[in-house]
Amino acid sequence: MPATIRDVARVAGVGLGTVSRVINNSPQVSDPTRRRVLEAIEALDFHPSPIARRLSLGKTLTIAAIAPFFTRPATVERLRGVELTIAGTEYDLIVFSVESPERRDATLREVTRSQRVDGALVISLPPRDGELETLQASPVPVVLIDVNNPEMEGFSRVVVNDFEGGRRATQHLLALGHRRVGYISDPFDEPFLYTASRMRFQGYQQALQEAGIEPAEVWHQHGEHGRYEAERLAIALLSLQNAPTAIFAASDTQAIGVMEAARKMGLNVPKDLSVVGYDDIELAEYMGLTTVRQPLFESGAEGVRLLLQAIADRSAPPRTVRLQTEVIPRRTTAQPRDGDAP
Amino acid sequence: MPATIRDVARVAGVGLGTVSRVINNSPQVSDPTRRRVLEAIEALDFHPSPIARRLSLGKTLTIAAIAPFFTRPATVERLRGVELTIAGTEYDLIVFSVESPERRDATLREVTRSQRVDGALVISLPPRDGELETLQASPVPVVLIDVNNPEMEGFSRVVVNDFEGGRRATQHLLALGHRRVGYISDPFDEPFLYTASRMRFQGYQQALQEAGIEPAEVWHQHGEHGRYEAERLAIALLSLQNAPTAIFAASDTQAIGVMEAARKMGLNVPKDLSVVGYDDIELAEYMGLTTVRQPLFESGAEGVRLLLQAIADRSAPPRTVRLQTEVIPRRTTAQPRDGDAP
DNA sequence: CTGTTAGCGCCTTCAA
DNA sequence: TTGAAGGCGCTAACAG
Repeated sequence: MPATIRDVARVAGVGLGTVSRVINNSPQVSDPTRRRVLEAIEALDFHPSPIARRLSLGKTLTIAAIAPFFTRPATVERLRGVELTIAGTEYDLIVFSVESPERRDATLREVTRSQRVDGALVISLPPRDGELETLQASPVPVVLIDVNNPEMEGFSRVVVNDFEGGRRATQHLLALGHRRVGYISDPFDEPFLYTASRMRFQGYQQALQEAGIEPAEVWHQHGEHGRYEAERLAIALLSLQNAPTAIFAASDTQAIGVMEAARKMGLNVPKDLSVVGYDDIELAEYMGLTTVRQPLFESGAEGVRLLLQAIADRSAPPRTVRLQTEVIPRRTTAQPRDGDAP
Repeated sequence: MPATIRDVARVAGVGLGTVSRVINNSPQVSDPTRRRVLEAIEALDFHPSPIARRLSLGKTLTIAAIAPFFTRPATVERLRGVELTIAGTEYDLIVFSVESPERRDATLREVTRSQRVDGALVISLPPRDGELETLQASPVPVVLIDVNNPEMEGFSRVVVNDFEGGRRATQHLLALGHRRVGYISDPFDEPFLYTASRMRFQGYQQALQEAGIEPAEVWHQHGEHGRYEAERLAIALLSLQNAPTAIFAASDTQAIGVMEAARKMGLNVPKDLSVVGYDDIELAEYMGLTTVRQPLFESGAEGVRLLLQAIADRSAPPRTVRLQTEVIPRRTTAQPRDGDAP
């Protein structure tokens, strides 16, 4: 049986309130008394029960992270930022990996109930119909990481400047001399979806227009997220007459599909085709993929900070932290083989 | 303020003991009473406080997973198995990502203290000096996943049959006609380290000997785990006169280093060099890497089951679950270019 | 400064 | 079958 605060009090010959004060570093304990208590604690190898503490404090000292753990490698890096940041606090982190819509709803509802956790981090999960209400009604603070939908203003969020990211990626290609640049992404016409693809697209358009190029509609291909679908889309794109000499993919995973398409079509990357991804997942470095890096680890860390603040001050207005992107040039981008003069 | 059991009792017009019985599905409640209580619960949107429940029960209803989250991609897949299996139970999962030796020790000690969690899963962390004692003295049950050291017998564990895995990988190469097969791994001469590499090596040796081949000492190169070190080792190996025509690497990460070495040396894989990895991380599929798959997800799931059993019955003897491996042939292995006749 | 007391919300006897 | 009471270990308010 582990020692309790009462045992310590008895051994130290003090009341148990005093022991509590010592544990919580209350200044109002005399030095000699404190020493006696400390000795007793040491002697008994006493550690306060976190659960009793929580019940008494009326706090769970726990925060939840809800994320699609494994569908996107980037999420893991975000979680790492979350975990390491939380490790320095008195909070525990409990994680929920949501992979199915049912679990997603259930988890969200359970977590946003009070008594369960003191706050929740929702990572890379664009809200679906009805969830917005769940979140807004949540008695526990929620911070969104990598959820960039306009509907989500009003929540504290950590987002990346996707418009700027798309613009920078495209500018990188333009600077190399490309004039026909394709864009492959998830679809973005549904109201409640991941809007990153759309923002990146707008940045892409903007960059082209700034360079005096009117983006052709066929240059934009979209389909379900994933390597194979992206491969299919790239083949379509590259089969056009006057096909793009460069493709910007809305994620590294999709960029990999693009490269696979090039391989199958006998196109050399980067000589025949330049490819830029987005995310800078670990795989990207190995493959030498030029990509747009977003501060993944930092996004998790920042999310924790926002959440802790929100917990400390419930009435504080929501804040948005917007992180910047950076193009990482590697081996998949180069000048186009043929000049592309008008 | 969320409703408490007392509110429910008042609304239902019963004593609060009865409400508790209903919550816990005690059979000794009459149907009409149960119905009234259920209605009150519904009306008040009552959810029992997990914390109060834990304090009263004297259980934390929480289990900890300690793992080097991100240094090995395989770990993430194991965690996924852990998370999904736990999700079906009343337990919470709290995770600790240990990346430094200090945190490692601190976490282990904290977690193995009672009051903190009901059980702990230690994943892919070979014990270091002194930790064995910490673990053995642990009042909370501990299950080891992917910790195959002989010193760890006595603990419940989920391990993979690494000897057999090494043997199968090598047999695959032998069946293709290779006679000179190299092996690249972490070092395995320290007493307290990850023994998987050694077991795989023994399987490798066994397979060669069964084929009437005496493995040359120089065929085995070892160094710190990682892609770049493996690349260095592979270059050394391939620079030998009478260099191996195939290399078996103790992990996919290292196999990638080997392939990078081949690329730099102008060797075609698999025509000039066959490569086999180990783990079947996601990257392996993309790269077409022939590898030895171990049931990662399943190892996590199985670990949870073992732990839950151990929690339910503290006096049960430790059990070892040994999972099997499987060679996944892909595009990095083929017949050697030149016959290798004696 | 320090001891005592009253909860925190729930579970579990013990009686009735 | 049900109500009431005691206790889980700790914190905080109140006396002294």
